[in-house]
Amino acid sequence: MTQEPRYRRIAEELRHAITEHAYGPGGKLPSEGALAEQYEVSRGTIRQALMLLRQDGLVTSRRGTRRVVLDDAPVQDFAQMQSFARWARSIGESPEGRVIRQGWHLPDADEQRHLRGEPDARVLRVLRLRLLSGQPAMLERTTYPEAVGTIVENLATDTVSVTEFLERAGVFVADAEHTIDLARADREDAALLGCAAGDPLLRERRRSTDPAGVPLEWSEDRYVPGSVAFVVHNSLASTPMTRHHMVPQGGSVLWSR
Amino acid sequence: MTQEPRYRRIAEELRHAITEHAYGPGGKLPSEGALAEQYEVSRGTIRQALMLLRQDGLVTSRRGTRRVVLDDAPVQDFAQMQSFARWARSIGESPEGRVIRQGWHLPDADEQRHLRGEPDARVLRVLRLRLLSGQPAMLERTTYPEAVGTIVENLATDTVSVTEFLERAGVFVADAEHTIDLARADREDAALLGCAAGDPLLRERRRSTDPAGVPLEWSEDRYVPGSVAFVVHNSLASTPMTRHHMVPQGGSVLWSR
DNA sequence: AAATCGAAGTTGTATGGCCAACACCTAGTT
DNA sequence: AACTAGGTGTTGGCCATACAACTTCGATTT
Repeated sequence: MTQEPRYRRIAEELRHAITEHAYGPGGKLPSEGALAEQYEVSRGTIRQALMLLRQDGLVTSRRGTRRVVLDDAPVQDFAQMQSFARWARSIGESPEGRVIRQGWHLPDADEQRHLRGEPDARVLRVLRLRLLSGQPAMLERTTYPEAVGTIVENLATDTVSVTEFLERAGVFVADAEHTIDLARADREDAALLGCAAGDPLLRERRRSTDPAGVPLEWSEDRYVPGSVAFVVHNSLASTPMTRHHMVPQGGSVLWSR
Repeated sequence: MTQEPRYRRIAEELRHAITEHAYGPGGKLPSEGALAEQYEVSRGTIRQALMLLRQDGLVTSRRGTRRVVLDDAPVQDFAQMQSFARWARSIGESPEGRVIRQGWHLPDADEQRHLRGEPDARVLRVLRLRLLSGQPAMLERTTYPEAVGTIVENLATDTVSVTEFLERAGVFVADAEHTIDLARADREDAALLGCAAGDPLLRERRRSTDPAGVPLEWSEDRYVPGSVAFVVHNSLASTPMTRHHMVPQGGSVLWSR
């Protein structure tokens, strides 16, 4: 009943120790060999654990020197990035959301390309409004391929987390590509988000696939500016992505957690 | 004189084979064992190579099945993401840029926090305008700590790539954190970018550190909307980030490369 | 005082092996 | 026809070892 592999649990312990400032910041981690002895595992397992921390931007790694603890990095795992609800809860918000409209359609060219569907396969389009602290924060236009749509369509309209529901149904997101740019609010955006038509919005387009590479959703999200920023951390080895909450305060901008 | 480790060179070969559609998309890669035989290395080395491809979103990996080739992913390495000039060249543009203003200052609170500097250490502030196809595309306000600033300050004002120069000087970026959100053009932005004051711009704030975790730069870049979008690919394993060029065309938007 | 050399410590690369977990197909059973 | 059980192929997790490449620091030499 161990479930989680050893190297992940070790990474978790080390991450905790680091965020509790047991070493740094700027401090040096024990050597791989020392950690291996301490945890009674081989050096390879320790290296796997440290690889995870390096990917999260928590520690450096250079040949010849011990690893150095970096300044507190925004640590959020993939699951949190993938799910708006999960992310919101992690920053202490109680997310809300409701379906504005949904229905089956024939896919347009965009949807066919991103969902790799046959032209005659139906897709489910869902328009969902997301709130933070009761305020409209994001509008989500998602298209699901038929297989996923049949699961999603019967959800209650105020379901907070579609992702978590899909996971319980055995649908797991393994891979996603996000494109971030700027868009202008159309009349519908304006009405639902409480801004004016033509106002600039932060747009995130997302395509998610399952572990086998099969497309699971194609979505265009529009965020009210000032409510959210995207944070990407990349090292030579790799890069987790996070969504950050902004708290306007007296003209300047602070970051929560 | 081999220089590059074996697993990297194998990854490079496999990447080539994949983008040449030797297997997919949707096709299955040979098994780790088969590849190990083919390249005459151990399975572990093959696994390291495949790890790189997985991180770039080129292939999946699931216990029990062979790896599957995903649809063409935007492949750009960290070096390209880090350098505007390098990125621009990779999409076939000839980047230009020039320094508008630069000078030594005492760091403000923000700069002290991000550059971890002592309050009395000087910092070099540089305002640089970047062009794509001769058009203003981005305005870059960068602050360098003293050590880096002394190298940068003597550059010709029309140097295309500061990053590449720094690399030749032995300064390497190993780690960066990007925050992407929306900003409004102030009067200076408007004058230099050729837009109106108050116009929305895509903002990227970036903090880069060297392999030891020492801050190398703190920058705020403002992009003219429609010229650039940010692409982040994340899998359960990790996430490279890329910058994408947008080509407006007849009201809709297409993607180059 | 400055430069050179060398030893110790540390991470990176690579090998080889073993078993567990999982996907997939087949043959057999119900 | 549907379901079950098992076998095979494949990737994930973990171990033990060896050497290479690099950093750091102290001692020696210049």
